[in-house]
Amino acid sequence: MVNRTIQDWEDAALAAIAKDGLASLAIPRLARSLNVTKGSFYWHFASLQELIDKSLKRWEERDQTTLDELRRIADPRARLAALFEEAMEQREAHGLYVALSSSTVPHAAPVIRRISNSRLKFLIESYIEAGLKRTEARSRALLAYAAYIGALHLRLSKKKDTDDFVAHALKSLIPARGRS
Amino acid sequence: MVNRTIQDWEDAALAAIAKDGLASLAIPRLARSLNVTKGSFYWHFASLQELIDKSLKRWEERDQTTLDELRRIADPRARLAALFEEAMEQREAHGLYVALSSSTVPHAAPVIRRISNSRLKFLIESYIEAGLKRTEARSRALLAYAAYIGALHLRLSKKKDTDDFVAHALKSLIPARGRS
DNA sequence: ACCTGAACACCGTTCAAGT
DNA sequence: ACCTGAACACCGTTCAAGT
Repeated sequence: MVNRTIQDWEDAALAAIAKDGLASLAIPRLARSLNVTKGSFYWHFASLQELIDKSLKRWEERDQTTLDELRRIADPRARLAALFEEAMEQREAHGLYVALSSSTVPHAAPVIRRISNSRLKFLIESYIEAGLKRTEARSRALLAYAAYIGALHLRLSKKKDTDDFVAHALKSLIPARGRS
Repeated sequence: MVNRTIQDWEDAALAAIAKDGLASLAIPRLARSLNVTKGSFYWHFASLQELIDKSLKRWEERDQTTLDELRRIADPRARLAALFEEAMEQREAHGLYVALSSSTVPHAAPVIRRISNSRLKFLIESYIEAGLKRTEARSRALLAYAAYIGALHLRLSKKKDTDDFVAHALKSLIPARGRS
């Protein structure tokens, strides 16, 4: 079998974190899943922390890509609706956010903060485009983002609850059609 | 010095989790902070898991007490406002929720679910008392609770953001005075 | 260039032995 | 009844040695 690459280790790490949480991230386990010994790990990375750092970076880039794709939607109301739907539908992909947001791993906090700020900015800009004043847009964005994070953590189990949540969020958090 | 009690170990564990996260919970560290050796731990508990279980139970009881106190507020709108304020003000005490809600520790999920259900029920009942229909009360409670959880995770750092958040949540998530 | 295998410190758990 | 101290398996990290 061909040798393992840095990306192989990162992918295995992100998959393990999203699936079983950060605590499950063990070098011997990762090594076994890649059919090498744990000693091999230290040729690619200086430490477990470095693996985590690089995996976090990769995750951050993926989030940027998602937002950039959503930004292609011209109508701000439709864009907000698409963001809310994405938040509810891609719940598996958001396992990473849930697993890392409360972690005390060094360097996780800044990444979480950057992703939060990036998504908040996305919301504020969309609300302003939709006709809200800056302060009102900011307040509503905070509320909407908190609801978004909270919904991820709630892992709404019943499909009906999820549908209710999205419907209600769309209604009460997306402004009425342009008042301009 | 007198011998350690089960409660001493539980208190030390909850404090450690709230302060540095679940990963920091190590028996030797706890033992040192209590001035005993780690071997002593196993006279009180069968395993680390049992310590966690008992600590979770204790935490759950504390949450019930908080809700019961809030229930003494007769006016549902004032009660909802008090809950939202408590969520924002007691952020330190909620470090436990943040630290545990995304954990994959066995037995943590059921406790989180019971606490969530308990708080959701509290919200739904308050909204119904405030004049909303059952389905509308349920949808709004879901949104409000998601915002509540999300706000905890966001750890809104700036005081102004927190104030904005509470003001806006109160305005958009608490129904207008009784329509009956 | 990439991997193995042995070594060491640390944590979870057990248990015989102390008081 | 409560605690100590040694023991063992497992993980993070290092490093000399292999190919």
